[in-house]
Parts: sequence; structure tokens; C-alpha cells
Amino acid sequence: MARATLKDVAQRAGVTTATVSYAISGKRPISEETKRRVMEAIQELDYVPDLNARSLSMRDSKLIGVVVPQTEPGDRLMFQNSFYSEVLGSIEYYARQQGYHILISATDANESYLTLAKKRNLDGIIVIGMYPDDFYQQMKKTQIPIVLIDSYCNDHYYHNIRIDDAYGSYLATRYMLENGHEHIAFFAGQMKENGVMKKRLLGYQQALSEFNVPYRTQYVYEGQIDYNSGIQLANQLMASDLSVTGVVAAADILAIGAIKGFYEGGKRVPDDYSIIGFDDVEIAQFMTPGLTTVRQQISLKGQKAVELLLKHIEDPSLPKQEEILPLQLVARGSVKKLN
Amino acid sequence: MARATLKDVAQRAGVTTATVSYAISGKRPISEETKRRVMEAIQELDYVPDLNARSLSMRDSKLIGVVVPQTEPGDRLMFQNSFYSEVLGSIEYYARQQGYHILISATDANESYLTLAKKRNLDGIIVIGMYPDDFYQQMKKTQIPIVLIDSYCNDHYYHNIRIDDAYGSYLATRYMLENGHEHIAFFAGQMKENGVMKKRLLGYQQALSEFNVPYRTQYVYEGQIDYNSGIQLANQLMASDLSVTGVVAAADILAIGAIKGFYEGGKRVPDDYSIIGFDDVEIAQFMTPGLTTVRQQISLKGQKAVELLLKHIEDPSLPKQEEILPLQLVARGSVKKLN
DNA sequence: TTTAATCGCTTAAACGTTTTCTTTGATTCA
DNA sequence: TGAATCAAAGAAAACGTTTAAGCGATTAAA
Repeated sequence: MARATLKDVAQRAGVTTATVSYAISGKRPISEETKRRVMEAIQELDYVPDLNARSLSMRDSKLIGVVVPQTEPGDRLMFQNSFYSEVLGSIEYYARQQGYHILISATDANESYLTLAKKRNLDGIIVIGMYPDDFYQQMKKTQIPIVLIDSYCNDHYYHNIRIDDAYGSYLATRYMLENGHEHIAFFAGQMKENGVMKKRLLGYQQALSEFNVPYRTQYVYEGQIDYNSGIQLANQLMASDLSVTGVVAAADILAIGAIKGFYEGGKRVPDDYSIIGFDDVEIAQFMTPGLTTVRQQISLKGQKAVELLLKHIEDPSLPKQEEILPLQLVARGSVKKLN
Repeated sequence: MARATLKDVAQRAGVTTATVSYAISGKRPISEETKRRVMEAIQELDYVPDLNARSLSMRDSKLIGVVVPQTEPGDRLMFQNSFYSEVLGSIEYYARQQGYHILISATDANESYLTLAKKRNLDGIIVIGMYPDDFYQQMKKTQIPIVLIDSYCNDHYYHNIRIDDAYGSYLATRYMLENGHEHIAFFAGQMKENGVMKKRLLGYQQALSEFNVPYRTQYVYEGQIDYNSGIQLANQLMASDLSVTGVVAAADILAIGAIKGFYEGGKRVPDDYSIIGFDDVEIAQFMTPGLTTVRQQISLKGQKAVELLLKHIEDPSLPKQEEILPLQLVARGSVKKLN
């Protein structure tokens, strides 16, 4: 009644385990007759190969690790950030198509990624987001293929899949300017050197300068990438005496929080404040009004990452690649035309 | 330069692999002196046990499968449903605390759950949502511990973690009634016999009858559990000549979509229509107006499921349990008081 | 003083695969 | 007819663990 093994199949088909193994994998010619008997036995015994044993012998695991940031240390529900959820879903889907499974890995005091990679024999790793320098140093030690998503780490050990963040917020800011806004605030998450947020700030600055609008540091608000932070930044803005009419948010989540913040402060979007987001997460189109935002093809990111990773796993000599995915402004109802 | 194995450690410590194994696991007494030497060797060689090999020997895997529904066949991004994302996140967190990892498993033409369970040697499975009867029949064959979340399957092979769905929508509907609404529509996902949606409809009916408000089938709208369906149902409602003032939605996602639908149709919430949701997904509180809804402790669901599953894995004789988690109405701004 | 129990470790088998050699029997060629 | 070739399948080692069984030496019990 216990589950059938190769040995059982072999016995039933009247051959040895080697023959069965080869019959299945096709790595060596097996006579039609034998192959038929083997397949029959497999059917009858409902045999499913044990991936664990296979891994031990082949020293791979058909498992890829995915590192996602925890927005706050100790935050339990990392899937809550819709952007990460969507990327994760996409990675899971494409990995599964190729016979791989994903192992989600959050930072944890009692276990490093390295340890995980070793003990589970990961075939590769996809890292979403940006981390401190020593993280990348550590990660190299795993000696396995790694693809970074949304990172500006330029260590050429790693593959990279990302967007042009500066260009994205340039698009957003330009759109605001084109709609007649001149006093435009910028809502961002934590700005680390060479990080995504910093790049997005850069695009904001570029657009302003292109339109000869002076850049004012008091228009820049820094928080975290979550809904509540959006609310807080909106409150700060309303409490100030700045004559801001438009807000460029460095993430949809921030924009959505801000809309809520404005609403609670008795202000309406887009009548009192115009706002534009970044990412185009699924919920953006269902807000009222719809959130105007810069769309990145989130699921494409996952797909590309998986493709690149698997290609590298097959061919370890693959040169390191960087792929920059397209962006596109999608206009909905959250920006008011002033001119 | 390749990774260190038990053998390497043993050699370095001048003992055999068995000794090292026992020194690590503590399943046999080992002299202090030897233990010290072993630990030293482990440090020096940066040894991490291979979970694969361990699994093969111990016939477990420290892996638990999680089955999530795909909202539509062919839909790629199953994480997009925020409710599932939150449950998943919670499961992942608590599983990891106990040294387990989760393997996400979506229905797939070329691979059944059974096959997956066998080939990856899963220690247990958590199933989120409701499935056709034969799914549960099949699942039993795995012979491993299984916990169902949000299922009304009463096969006592399975543990169950759920809420009282009927009571939840009863709470919601009663709240509408208490606020003076009499013409109340019900927006639901697909209603399968003995399914969650059917139960929620039941609660709606109960509340109506308790307030002596007649139940009218034309007030019941059936769609899918996604944002777009919410929009469509709202359109249908607006196109009808019913004098509905309030909507009880069987899921937050549906409610959010409906708000969008109303908005596009020139109607406002809560001025033209009041609406109440179900679940209290994270985004609900950040809508404008905030979505009044029935809160279930989503992350608690994941936690309880993991706890129960692991307990069962440890003690296979554990009697089957059913746990019903509490619900609570949270009032925000989407319901207007009429009386 | 003999016997039995205890301690600390080693030996070796087992888990379920894959894969390198070998072996076997049939076929071909000179 | 004998050697050489070839296809198909078998035997056995290996992957990195765990663990039952065993084995000397010391210590306790009789």
C-alpha cells in the first residue's frame, strides 16, 4: 500500500531499475517491447518518481528561491503589497510551466538566504527589490544563478530585469506639467543612495527643469511604500502653506493612501489635488476616480526573470544580461486639466 | 571548494558521520569533547545539512503544499485576489517559523495535486477555498494530513478552518436594515450548492426575514469574485427599475468593483447607493469612502491552519477538528443612514 | 571475581534515484 | 567458422543523510 518506487516498477516489468530509469528519461535506447512493459507497470502501480531522490543523484532540485523584501521588519504579511504579489504570481506561473516550483524566502533572523540555498539545493534565485550592499556580497557565495528584479546593483555577477525608473517619473511629472500644474509635490518611499526612489526623484527633477519650473526641496515628501504613509504625507502637505495643485507619487500604493488622506482632510481628487501614481497595480483602475499612473508590465517582469534564470541554469556560461522593460503613461481620472 | 558534507565534517573532527549526525541531532549522547570538535569542524567548513538527503532518509520534506483556487481557468495571476494573498502570506510566515516552507500549487492540466504531493513528498497540505466533490475524493488518496480553509466539505478525513458565512452576511444585512434600508440588493459570486456564496445568501435572507422585509429574487445578482464583475453587477442594477438603496456584497472585491461601476454610471456611494462588503481585505480601509464591511481575521486563518496542520503531522492520530473564527462588523463610510 | 549494564563511538544498511561500467546474446563480416 | 560489431539490458556505485546493530572499554552489581 505504500507508494511505488522504481524498484517496484522494475520488478513488475521484469527488468532492472536502470532500464526503467532509461525508459523514462530516454537517455539510452530501450527496445519498444521493454518500454511498453515498463510504461504498463508504471500505469498499474501509479508510479510517480521521487523528486527528492532524483535531486540527490542529479544535484539539482527544480526549485527556485524568490527573495521578497519585508516592508517593515517584523511585518508578517509581505504578500500584501500588491506589486510584489503580482510579480510573485507571475514568477510562480512561469516557473511552474517549466517544471519548477518556487520557494518564497523572507529575511529571517534565524536563517539566511545562503543557508536556505544550500539546504534546499536551490537551482537559482530571483531577488525582488533592492538590498544593502553586503547582501549582494553574501549572495554571490551561493555560486548559483541569480536574477535581480528592480535593482540598481551593477555587480556583473547578476542578471538584471528592471525599468527606467527615472524615465517613468519623468513621464508622470511631464504629464502633470502638460496639464498646467506648476506646483507639484513628489511623494516617495525611503530614498536610499542609488535606489529606485532616488531614480524616480531624478525623473521628477528632469521634467521640472525641462519645463523651466524651479525644483523646491520642500515639495519633496519622503515616507514609506505603504498606504498609511500615503495618508501621512497627504496630511503633511495639507498642513503646509504650499500652493501645491498636483502630486507625483512614486508608487500607486502611496497615491492611493494620499487620496484617502486628502479625502479625510476634506479635499477631493482631482478637484482640489491632482495625483498620479506609478506601477499600475491592479487596483489602480478600480479606484474612484481611476488612478492616472505610469504602467509597468508587472507580470512581464516575472516572466522575463524566470526565462533568464532558467536559461542561465541550463547554460552556466551565459553572459550577464540586463533587460529594461517599457513604461507607458495611462491617463484615468485623477489628474485635472488646469489649462 | 564544493560544499561540505557530513563526511567532510566527520573527517575533520576525526569521527564518523554517525557521530556527527548524533552530535547535531542530540538523539544519542555524545561526549562533550567530541561534540566540541564536531561543532568546530562545522563552523570551519561552513557546513549546512542537505535537506534533500535528510528527507530521503527520514521520508519527510519539511514542505507543505498550499492549494489556491484560480479564479478563472487560464488566469495567471492568482495572487491578485487580495484575500488569497493575505492568507498565503500568513501561512508562509507561520510555516517558516516552524522550519517549513510552502509550495504553492495551482491547478494545472499537466499535473495534479496528487502527483505533486507524491513527487515532492509533501508533509501536509492546506487547501484554500471550495472545490468539486471529486477533488476531495482524490485528495484523500495522498494519505497525508490536510487542512481545509473556507470549505464546507464535511468529509471527516479533513480538518476545517472557516467562518460562519451565513452569520457574516446576516450581520451585514442587519446593519443595512438598521440604517433604514429596505430595498437591499445582494451581490454574490458564483453560487454553488453548499458553497460559501450560498451560505452568505442565507444570512442575507435571514436578516430580511427577521426585519419582515420580503425576499425578492430579482434583488439577487450573481457574478464572479472579481472587480470587473462588481462593475457589471452595478451596471445591471442601475439599468433595472428597482428602487434599491443598499447593496450587500458577498466580498470586498465585489463591493469595490461596484463602487466603481456606480461612479461610472454617475452615481455616488453612499449618497445614491449604500454598500457593505465582506472580508475586510487591506485595501477596504483605504477606499474613499472607507468600505463598511464584515471583518474576518484573515491572517489568523492562515495561522490556525498551519498550527493545526503541524500538530497533525506530529501526531497522526489527532482527531479531526473544525474551528470557526469570529466575525465583526466594521463601520466606515459606505453606508448612509436613512432613518 | 565474575557477570551485567553503561558509555561512546563505529559499521553498515537504507532511503529512491541516476549513471558508469560490464555483460549478454545476436548479427555481421571476412 | 571465428572474430568483430552492435544493441539492449544488468550490476553496482554514488548522491548525503539517518539509524539499527554492534563492539570494545569502563563501571556497577552480584
